[in-house]
Amino acid sequence: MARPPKARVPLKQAALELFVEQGVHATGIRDIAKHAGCSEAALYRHWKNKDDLVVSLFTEHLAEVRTILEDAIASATDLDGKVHAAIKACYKLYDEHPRVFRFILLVQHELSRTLPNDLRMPQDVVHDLAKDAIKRGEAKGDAMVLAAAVIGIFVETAIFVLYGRLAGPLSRYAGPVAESALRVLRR
Amino acid sequence: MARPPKARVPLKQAALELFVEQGVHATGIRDIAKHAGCSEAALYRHWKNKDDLVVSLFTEHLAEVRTILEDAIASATDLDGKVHAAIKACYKLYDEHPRVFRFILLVQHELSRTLPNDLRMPQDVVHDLAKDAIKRGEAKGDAMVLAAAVIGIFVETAIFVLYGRLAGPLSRYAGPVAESALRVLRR
Amino acid sequence: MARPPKARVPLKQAALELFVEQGVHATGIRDIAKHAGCSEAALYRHWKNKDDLVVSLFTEHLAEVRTILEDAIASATDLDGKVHAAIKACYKLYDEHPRVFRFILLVQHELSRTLPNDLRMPQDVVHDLAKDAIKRGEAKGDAMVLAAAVIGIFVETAIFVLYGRLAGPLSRYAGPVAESALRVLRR
Amino acid sequence: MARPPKARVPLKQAALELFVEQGVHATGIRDIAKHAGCSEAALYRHWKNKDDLVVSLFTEHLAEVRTILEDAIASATDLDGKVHAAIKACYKLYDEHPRVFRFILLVQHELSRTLPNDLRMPQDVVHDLAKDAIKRGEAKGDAMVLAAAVIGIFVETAIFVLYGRLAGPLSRYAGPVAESALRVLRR
DNA sequence: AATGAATGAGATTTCATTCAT
DNA sequence: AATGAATGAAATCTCATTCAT
Repeated sequence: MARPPKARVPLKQAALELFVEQGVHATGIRDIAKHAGCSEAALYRHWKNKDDLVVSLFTEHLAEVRTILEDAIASATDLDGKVHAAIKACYKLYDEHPRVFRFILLVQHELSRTLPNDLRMPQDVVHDLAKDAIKRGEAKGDAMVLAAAVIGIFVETAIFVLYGRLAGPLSRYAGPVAESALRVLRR
Repeated sequence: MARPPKARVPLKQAALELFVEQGVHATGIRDIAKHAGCSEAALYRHWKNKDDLVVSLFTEHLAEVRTILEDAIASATDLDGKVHAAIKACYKLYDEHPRVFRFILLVQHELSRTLPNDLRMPQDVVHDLAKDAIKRGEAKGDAMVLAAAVIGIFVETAIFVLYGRLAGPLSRYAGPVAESALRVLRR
Repeated sequence: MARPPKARVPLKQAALELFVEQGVHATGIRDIAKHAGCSEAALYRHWKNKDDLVVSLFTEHLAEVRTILEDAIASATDLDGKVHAAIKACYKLYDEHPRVFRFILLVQHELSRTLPNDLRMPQDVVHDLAKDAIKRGEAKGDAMVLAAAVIGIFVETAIFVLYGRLAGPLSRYAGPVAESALRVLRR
Repeated sequence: MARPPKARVPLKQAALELFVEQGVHATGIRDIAKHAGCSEAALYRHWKNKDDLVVSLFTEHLAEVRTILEDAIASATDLDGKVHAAIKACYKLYDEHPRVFRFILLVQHELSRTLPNDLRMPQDVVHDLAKDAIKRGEAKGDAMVLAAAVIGIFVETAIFVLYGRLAGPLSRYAGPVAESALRVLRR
């Protein structure tokens, strides 16, 4: 078997770290390579170019979040359980890997133009959750409007912790945030 | 007397437009100047450098939003009226000047490191609103947590419109969004 | 009679000051004008351009030094008296206007290419002094070689004070420097 | 292994040459790169920026001069021999590499603000020589004042040759200059 | 295979000078 | 008359990427 690529993981970690600390554009290939302890050219062995690295980091972490979300939702049977589980699971991820969340926040708007349209996003998962709840009579209203509200409550609370407006860890707000979300969903 | 400044306003308009269309980093001084119909060097008479322009655009527009918010809140006496007025006023601004909102969205996280700490933000206004409502018995809970939720509902709905998940204009969601916010605030 | 030009003297002072503090190239027209309290365009009313200002500052101050030197030399009759008087007068000027000396030092080599050949320099005055002393039997050797040595002793001592290797004021070294110069001149 | 650096030496040579011919500020990165036969960007792999190149050229060549001086002084036992040897060695360097000397002359005053304080300069070497001579009874006076005089005689003679006031090569003045220096040192 | 030197293209910024008011 | 806004040209520097070793 071929030897495993040695520089891939360090490069990803270094990139995430520096992107979050300095911004994507302010971080050069040189920085990343130095931080990862390898050469600049090594990056091109694993990704086509810098943009490719950024996009792939984004989609990978987004998929991770989406999966966690989907698993949490599948783990409960009623809306109440699903919402609590979903928010708890995501906030746990955030507390364990705060950089991931910050990175997604930082690049989402900039990448929104470039991303493939068929990419399933966390927003889609929440939208489906709302649709399902409405169909089952657990929620009322326009599914997309409700999804926006729920995601907004969820995300902005995380942002408040990120910027120190709320004291961390974020997990401590999982309960109240879920309750707020449910109050919006139910009628 | 010296000739009156002629390039300042066109430069600001061109910058806002291009930043929103292409992203801040993808927009060069050259683009801005060409769009504004003046030389690249003209920019440096009015702002120290590109960053300075970005920050000054951001803070100016943020102050505008904040003022609109404050005025709307002052225009009503009870929580219900304040929330409806505030959201309606901001969504109106959004529909009339969508670029302003998009620009703020685009750069907020990247600028968060650079901004002066004493800058009063819309978040502070909403926080005060929540504190006040709690004191007057119109709302219950932690003011900052509530503020996060309200802002989240408000912002994410706008983002959903921005990206076409929800059909515009945004103003049509002012009522439902206000209702959701109030449901979170009240207990 | 026309009103006297108002900005000329402040501009010269500001230029000298800034050239000495930051270097000629690091000092821009903007700096000079701001320091002088007038507009950038005002400079062009008095000098053709920046280079013209630099050269004219240099030649004016050089002529000043040359005149002081000539007067001092003319004030005494024998070599001993001339040398003592010349060094004393120049070092006094230095202590009173240290910037002038530093400015000459700073730009002399850079201007050496541009200056008119027929410009009478302090070096020429000292050369004439040496020639004269030799003719009168007060000194022996090659006049130009002696002039170089005398000027070197004089200038380097000033530089040592300028950079703090020797404690100022420079005038205190006038006697010893003159004695050293005379020891070289006489045989 | 990576390709070996190919542009470093040509860049240094080109820079020295052009700095001396046109002045440091009149010489652009573009000139240097073109002269060195490489790209402008190559310079930035070896030096942080243009200033860094200038400073590093200066300190390297200054160290070279200082070493030659120290070796020459160490090669003789009495003051007379040391002074003759030192001046002869330096003037030989000058005749063989006139650019080095001219470069040091050109930038010394402009760099004086930037240089590290602990940098041992030729002036320090001569100062030590004077101190030692005084201690051994071969010279009398203040060591620093004497050092200034000796250096002045030495440098100004070189400048006179540089500007054509004295006919070259400089080496021909080594004897007389040493004699003048010794006349100042001894009492 | 892996390095890091070299590069071309372009970015931002600075500057002395001109010019409309 | 005097200003300072505007400019064109050039300067320095950065960057992602390629390539010789």
